[in-house]
Amino acid sequence: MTMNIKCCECPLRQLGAFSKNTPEEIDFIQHFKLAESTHSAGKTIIYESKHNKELATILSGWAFRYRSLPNGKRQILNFLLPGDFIGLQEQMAVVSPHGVEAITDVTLCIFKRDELWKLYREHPALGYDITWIAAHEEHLVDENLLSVGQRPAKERIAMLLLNLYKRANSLGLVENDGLVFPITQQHIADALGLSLVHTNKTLRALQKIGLYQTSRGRLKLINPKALEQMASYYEIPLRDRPLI
Amino acid sequence: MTMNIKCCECPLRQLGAFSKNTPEEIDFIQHFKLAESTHSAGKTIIYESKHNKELATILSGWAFRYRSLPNGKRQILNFLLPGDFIGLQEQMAVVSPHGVEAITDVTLCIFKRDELWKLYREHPALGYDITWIAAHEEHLVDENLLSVGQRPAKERIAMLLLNLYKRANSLGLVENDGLVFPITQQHIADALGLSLVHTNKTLRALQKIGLYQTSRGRLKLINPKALEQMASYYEIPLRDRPLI
DNA sequence: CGACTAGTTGAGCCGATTCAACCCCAGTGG
DNA sequence: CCACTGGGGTTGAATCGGCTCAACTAGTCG
Repeated sequence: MTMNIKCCECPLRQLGAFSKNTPEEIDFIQHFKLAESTHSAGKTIIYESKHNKELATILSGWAFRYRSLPNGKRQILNFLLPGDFIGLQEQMAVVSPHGVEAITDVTLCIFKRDELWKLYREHPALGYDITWIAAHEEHLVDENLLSVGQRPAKERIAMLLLNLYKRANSLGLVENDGLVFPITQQHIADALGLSLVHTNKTLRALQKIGLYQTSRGRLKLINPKALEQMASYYEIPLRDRPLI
Repeated sequence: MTMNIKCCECPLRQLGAFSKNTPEEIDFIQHFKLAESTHSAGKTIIYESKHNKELATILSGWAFRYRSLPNGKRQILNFLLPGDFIGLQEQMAVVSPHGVEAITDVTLCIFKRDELWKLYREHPALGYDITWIAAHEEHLVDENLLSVGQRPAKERIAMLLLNLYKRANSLGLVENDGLVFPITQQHIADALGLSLVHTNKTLRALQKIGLYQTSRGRLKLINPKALEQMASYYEIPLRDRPLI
């Protein structure tokens, strides 16, 4: 449990992807921050149905939220990237309604959960931001539900690749040769409600017609336009994205 | 546009399903309320991709949120019952990311959207409540995504019937002989990512083994335990539910 | 050098889809 | 008053997308 990064020097804030806060707000967030913690790849960060009231923002790394069934099947609800907030649903339930697992090594900014109420009281604008964050995460789940419920496998996968690519891009994670892509085929299968085998075959088919390529754990979209067309991609314009 | 019901006499607040507010908060909500509006069954309340910043709570009636694809397929994201709030996602996007359609005749309490910010500033506890509401709606979508992604048709339908039944029950809509059930098989199909024909056959199969029955638009669960077992139903205990 | 993880590919099967009738009932209008 | 119409529900038949089973490869790590 260390505290290496000051909020006013937060690398995510430099990015331009997030809305600006006043110095007072940054001060408060700094005070709100309890510590940093790291979780290594593959480890569970929050357990399903366990008492857990952790509040945190992902500072670096990839993770996902999931729910699982007694028979072992698991649904990935959405992927979590830097800047994503963890712990809102935990606030409104007695136990955590979902699990969170690290894909890569993950660094979290942990907040003082007892002071969430103070945040709403003293900085209503930040309270508003937290609502924004909750509504935005719901939007991501909505999008995925639309895919899983109504799109065939090819389109689901095209959609997922596009969404992850665009999110990573807005965080400056995309370079010329694509981005570091730590998602396994099993993750994709679990997120899209497909079997691993079918996910593999569909991915290969998309690769074969030259829509994307992977090498050494990097993903590059060769023909994003074709992917967008395949998935009937439609980007919903959002307002300024807050960061807590 | 009338204003028949005072917030302090709101029939939903009498129910015991919602947390109590202070008199000052009720006063504010009363002031926050602009009017009531009614939408008749089958009409669109909010159009997809249209500019719309309406804030409202459902006072009576059933509705649903949905997204649709260019090919005409439609995914119902979640059903909306009295007490559910409409308009949070609209706040964080430029256009509405989803549509809302009335199933029965619906009465809404419309709020002054320009005063949402005032709500956060003057009544941070209500701001906190709105976050709760957003997180809770996300929870509903999570649950449905788990079903659509991982459960076979029979279990999906069992789950949906249980969830709607329990929600209606907490709102006092269930009587001895069941509840008024305005959902068509097409709604169920669209919510669960199933075809209409398969939904019908699965529904009939569940009815045949005596899990539920319908007559004159009323639904009665004959054997809720068996439904729960079939769906691996697990109720996540929630904290006090707010009402704006 | 096993042992384990991630990915790949073929074969056969099954749950869910599409197509196509058909029924019932509540409006509606001549 | 009754024929017509349209929405919701029901059912069988044929098809197919995606599933399971199974076997195999390549890379990595203690």
